[in-house]
Amino acid sequence: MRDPEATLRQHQLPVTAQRLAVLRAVSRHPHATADAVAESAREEIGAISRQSVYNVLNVLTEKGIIRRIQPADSPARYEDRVGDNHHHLVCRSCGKTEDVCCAVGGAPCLEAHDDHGFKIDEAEVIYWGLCPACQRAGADASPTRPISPHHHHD
Amino acid sequence: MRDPEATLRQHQLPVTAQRLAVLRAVSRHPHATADAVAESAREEIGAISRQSVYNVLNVLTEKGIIRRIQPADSPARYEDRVGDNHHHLVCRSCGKTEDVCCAVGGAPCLEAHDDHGFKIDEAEVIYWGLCPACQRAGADASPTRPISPHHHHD
DNA sequence: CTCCGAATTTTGACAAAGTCCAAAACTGGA
DNA sequence: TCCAGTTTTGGACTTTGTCAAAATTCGGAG
Repeated sequence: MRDPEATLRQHQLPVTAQRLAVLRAVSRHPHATADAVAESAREEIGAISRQSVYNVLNVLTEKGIIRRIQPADSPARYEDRVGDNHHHLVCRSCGKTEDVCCAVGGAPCLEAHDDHGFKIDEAEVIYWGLCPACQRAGADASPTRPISPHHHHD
Repeated sequence: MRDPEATLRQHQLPVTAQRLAVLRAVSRHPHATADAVAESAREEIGAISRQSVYNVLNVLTEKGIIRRIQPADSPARYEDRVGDNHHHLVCRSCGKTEDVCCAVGGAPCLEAHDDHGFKIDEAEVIYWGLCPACQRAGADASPTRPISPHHHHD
């Protein structure tokens, strides 16, 4: 993120130490959880309450300054990179998350065959798999998150 | 589901009243939450513990008899329909969920442009929008689930 | 038919991730 | 400087789900 302070002001948000710290933490650690953001923010400004971290993450998300992603079996994660319709690749074993650009182009994957009358505004894609490290580790070493049981291909 | 009892036996699962009730509940109410399944199962057999509902849902999911889906801001939901690689359409306002067949064909949407070395085994797609009823209601009438704050288009 | 042992179910405590709320601390403008 | 509106904080609370141990049930052996 170029200038966190300017970004906040652009969105009519009073600049506070907490907001800056949270915004910078998200910027430094893409896909971090609220907890990780809190930790990182504390390293920067010494202390910040859990509630403030959530407050700030929520307001930043509402304003579209950051994006929240919520993969199954994982607490919400936040990222800096917004407005470019990218998707995610998540490791079933350790939760490691990578960005991947839309597989089908600009945003055509936004079209379902039958929309059931819904007004669709977003197509969210998550690729599930095993990251290189977990593949090497046999996918069993220190699994932060167990292999999702709902997956199978008969 | 054709024959819940036979299905259980096929998967080496002893047939119990609880398992039948849960399986039938999922069958009758696609995309129901664990809570809804419990309610429905209770209507059928009078009583079942919360833990048993989870036990059964978990074992059925592991066996691939049902599928678990976990949209953001919603408890897990379960469905009968497995093995056909379909996706979901979820209402941001009320949580209503519909099945949609894979937008790109058999399973080609399983291919990300850059897999970052991951071994991908599933591409999960969720279309977010407003269901017909919530569109009519102005998307503000009795929202079971508030509009997800992380969504916006400036 | 009765009893045993394993699997299942129940009960109740516990855990993680967030939210709600009221009080305290700031902030910036007049 | 002081006020009014925001922010931040701390703590209780909620939701969704899991853990562990006790109780129950079930099918087969005797």
